[in-house]
Amino acid sequence: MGKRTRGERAGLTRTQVLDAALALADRDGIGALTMRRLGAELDVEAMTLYHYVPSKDALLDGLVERVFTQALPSPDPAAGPTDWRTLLRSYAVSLRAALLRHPGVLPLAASRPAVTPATLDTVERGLSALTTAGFPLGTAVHALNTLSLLVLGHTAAEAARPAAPEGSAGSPAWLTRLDADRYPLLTDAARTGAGVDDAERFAFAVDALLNGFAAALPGADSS
Amino acid sequence: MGKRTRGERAGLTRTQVLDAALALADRDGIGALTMRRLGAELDVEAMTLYHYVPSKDALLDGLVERVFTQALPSPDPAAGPTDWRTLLRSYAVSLRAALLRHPGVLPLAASRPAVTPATLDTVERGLSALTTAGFPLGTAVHALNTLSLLVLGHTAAEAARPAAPEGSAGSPAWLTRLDADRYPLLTDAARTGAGVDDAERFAFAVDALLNGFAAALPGADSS
DNA sequence: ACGGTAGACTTACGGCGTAAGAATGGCAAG
DNA sequence: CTTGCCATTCTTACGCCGTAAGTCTACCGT
Repeated sequence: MGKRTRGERAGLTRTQVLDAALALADRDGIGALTMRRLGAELDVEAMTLYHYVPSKDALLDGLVERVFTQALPSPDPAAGPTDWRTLLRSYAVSLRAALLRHPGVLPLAASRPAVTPATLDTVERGLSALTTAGFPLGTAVHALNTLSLLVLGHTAAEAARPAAPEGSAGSPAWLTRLDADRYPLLTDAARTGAGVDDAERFAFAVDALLNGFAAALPGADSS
Repeated sequence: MGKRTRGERAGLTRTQVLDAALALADRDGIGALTMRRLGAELDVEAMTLYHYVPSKDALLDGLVERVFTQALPSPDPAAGPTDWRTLLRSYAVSLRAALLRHPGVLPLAASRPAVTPATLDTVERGLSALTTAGFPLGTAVHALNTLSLLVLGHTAAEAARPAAPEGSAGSPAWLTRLDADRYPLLTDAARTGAGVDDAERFAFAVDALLNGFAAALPGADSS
């Protein structure tokens, strides 16, 4: 629809291109994100997109930047000095939510630095909370880094699982037919359905890590 | 070298194909792993590979399976019941080492279930150590999962960083020119070089997680 | 001796990212 | 109004990709 006649201008912007790319990737998968298809989505030839984006790789970089940015929207300046556990947990939760909202960009985020200026505010805030609580600065950096990577890894695994309909082994099926004598605990876990809920697993993982951070505090207290 | 004359047989095997693919990906990057190039590497036409592998995607699956398999070689049957912390730490360390040895397959591993029969032994052994130590089975499953995902995320970030020679921001440079007033802690961390060593960061992350697991033990003891 | 068959080869198709250059149309200067 | 500039868009084309489909060849059990 809306095919423009020859000579009419589209008047795109880099933002519109990125938005359309993100929508396309979310709708049809990252594999369907093609310069030609994206151009069609915007009623424009593929080559036109190169006026807003130097290459497809840069476009993908823009996508992960976009997702990270909207994952960490505002530090909520009205709030006072928050407890570091609360802060880090909410950071993890909202980052996971944003990544799951755009599962297509997740594999991209795993292979890119993804340190955009927009995320610096959040990092600084996290460092502030941690150092205020008594963590040495180096430890605080480590902690934030570790938490981010755990969130990334966990979310990637979540997003990858449902997309395996006919691969080498069906996700719900491969657990049921394994040797009960050789793998008693595994079969038991499979039978009782231990650890299948993603959100619960995520909460466990984050809490475990935060507890580990608390143990690294010079003072033994964990408040 | 070794170009076969017409009609001569190559006598390949699936294993040889996977080995060559892994070597090619390690040497020239995952982007250079092409059916044609892989065929050339084996003195064979591209289509011939399809007799050993149903599709390129299956070939990639085979690659991650291969890496995981050689990452967890033998449970060392002579060893007695190992301390769970020691066991999990050595699991994390060897998994990281194997993944770093083949950085090309890492982005693939992040988007694939990667639960191959070869890894089941390791998982079962980990569950055994954890439940013996007093962890409920569900918690043990969670813990192993979390640890694996942390290793994956951490290693992916490690492998991705040096491969950013000209992206949106140079890795060593972007830290030096940020606003010192707006981001005091960040600049301080950058100046003192806090948390730059990958191995140290990894050790911190794993130890923190293990400490967190210990805190989840029903008994308060952490041995 | 010979037919079956598994493995290897050939050809071809549609799609990809993008290099190179030609067209179009709005706009400022004369 | 005319003229020329220039950002934006379109067209064409190249080399590469994964792989469907069909053909050929050499070996092996009989």
